[in-house]
Amino acid sequence: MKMSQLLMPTLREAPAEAEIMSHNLMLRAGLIRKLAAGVYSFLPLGYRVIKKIENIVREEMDRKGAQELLLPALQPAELWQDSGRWNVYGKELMRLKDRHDRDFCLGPTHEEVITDLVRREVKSYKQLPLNLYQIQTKFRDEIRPRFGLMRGREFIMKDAYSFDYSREGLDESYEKMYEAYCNIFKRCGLVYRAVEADTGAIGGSDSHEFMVMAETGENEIVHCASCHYAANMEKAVCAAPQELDAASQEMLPLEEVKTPDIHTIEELSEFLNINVEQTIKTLLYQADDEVVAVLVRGDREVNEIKLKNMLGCIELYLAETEIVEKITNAAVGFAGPVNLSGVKVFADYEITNVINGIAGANKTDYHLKNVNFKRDFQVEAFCDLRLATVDDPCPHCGNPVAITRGIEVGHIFKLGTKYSEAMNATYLDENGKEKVCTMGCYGIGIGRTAAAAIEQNNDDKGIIWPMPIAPFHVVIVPIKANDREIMDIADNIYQSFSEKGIEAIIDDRKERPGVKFNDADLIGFPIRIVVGKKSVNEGKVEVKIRKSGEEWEEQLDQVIPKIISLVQADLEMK
RNA sequence: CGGGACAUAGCUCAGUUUGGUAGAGCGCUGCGUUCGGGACGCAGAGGUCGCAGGUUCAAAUCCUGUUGUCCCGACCA
Repeated sequence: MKMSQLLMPTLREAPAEAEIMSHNLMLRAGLIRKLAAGVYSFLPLGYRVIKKIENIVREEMDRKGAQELLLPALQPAELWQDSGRWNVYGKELMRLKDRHDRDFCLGPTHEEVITDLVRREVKSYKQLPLNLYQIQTKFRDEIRPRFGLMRGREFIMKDAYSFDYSREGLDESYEKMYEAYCNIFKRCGLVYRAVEADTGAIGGSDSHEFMVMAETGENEIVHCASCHYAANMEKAVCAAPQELDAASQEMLPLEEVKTPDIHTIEELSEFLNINVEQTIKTLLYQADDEVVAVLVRGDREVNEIKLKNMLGCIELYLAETEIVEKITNAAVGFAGPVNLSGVKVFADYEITNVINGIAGANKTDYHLKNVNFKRDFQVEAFCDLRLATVDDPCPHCGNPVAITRGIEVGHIFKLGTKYSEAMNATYLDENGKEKVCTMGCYGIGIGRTAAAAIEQNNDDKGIIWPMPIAPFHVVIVPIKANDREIMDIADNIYQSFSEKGIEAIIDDRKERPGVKFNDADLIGFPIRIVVGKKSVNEGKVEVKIRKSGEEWEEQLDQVIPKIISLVQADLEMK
């Protein structure tokens, strides 16, 4: 490939819209361009990266026995009504009508289509297990697309669906996918971690997210340094604390204190000169049609995912001001569990151990001192309802945990029979008895993986592509594009590479060397070979490794085989 | 959907407060000199100032509406 012919519009300055490094560099290196919010074109270099990732995904999926197919992005509403999701999926679903006013949508995911296919074509246990996947563009009308390819409204995704005849079969399929995903992200040169994840509205027992470690990630991960425990913050378990010996502390009499102009827990603890741990925070939530009260210690945050799962509700949000005022008979900020009527009260485990605590008095400008569970208030249940913190012990081994951020590039689920049951995907077993398929689903964001790779591999000069997903392995830079001798040497190097399957690109543009060097660094080709006067006179070229910055001069006949084996070794990350 | 900001040349931005002939740097075209880490000179091309109304002798600038974009939050297989 000759660079002079490539559409490769690099930018000197960062576009104003790019907020994070991967977005910035993808625009600057000429990999992508924006068409609309969350909708991007892939330019030739960017698309090469996408195809590299796709091919790694294909190889690893195929290796586990999955079969590639391609399903339509345009889907009739009937299928979604069939599964019950037409009304549930909400505004995120891109809906449209055809000329006959029939409802369609653009697929955000393909459980419906694949289940429909399988229920039509699979009749016998002899056809199972089956794992089908595709790499295709998905559409989700995200409320807020952001960060370039990180969260788009149109994006490329690999989605796979497994069909088994038993729970055990699903476990096996799931395990295979788990392994495939590990191989894929490892081969992409990423530092990643598989973490336990919430299954959300989708239900099912097990779910793992594959997180690429990066500070710009949208997810928080709780992980243990001593054992293998790692979980998404949404999922991270907070173990129930040891119950204090209630007799060891004397319960003091309940007391009302005036706390005007106190709005935060910090102000309250300062005003009353007590530890934040002594305070009880009371939050009112609207859970579908019901209002519930949730108690957590003042220094804790409610984990709304846990709450949602515990309540089994579909919608959950903090109750509106008017509702809070009506229930507490007080301004917002003074809710408390004592004499709170008309709502169920759920408390985090830790509330058991708050002796003589401080809570809102359900009276504007007043709090209560010496509030104690049982004596002063009752609860519906104690549960794990709070967000984990770095101070929480690992729920598996009890050792300290750390919290870091990550980018979710893959997610695997054990679906069970949710869709196969709703859509009647059945088969006949050995005894001629009709059984429902057990499903799993497995997704990878291809574009997001590319973005995550950049987040993890860049410096002040630009991208540093891992070899397996680099748009080209080697860039050959002839220092003068109009010098015949130099160009001939560059062409010969190119030839010897392509014979060995090494992808090289020649920067034959009539630019000054500085421009070529800066573009090479910006785009992030792993290896750079400079051909100059020394190459003509002494047969030497200069080699530079982008990642390490290592740089040396060497005779052509020696350096070519060396680079070939270097590239091949880097590609062997299988 | 709530809060905030922005929209002027391909890109980054000035000009808007106080209405009066639309600017800079980079990029682009041509010629020349250069040529190992984003060169220099000369000559050019390129914008109905997001769009639609309104006020005014006169609007990039003031007013109203609208669309798009970005950030924070809520939301999210």
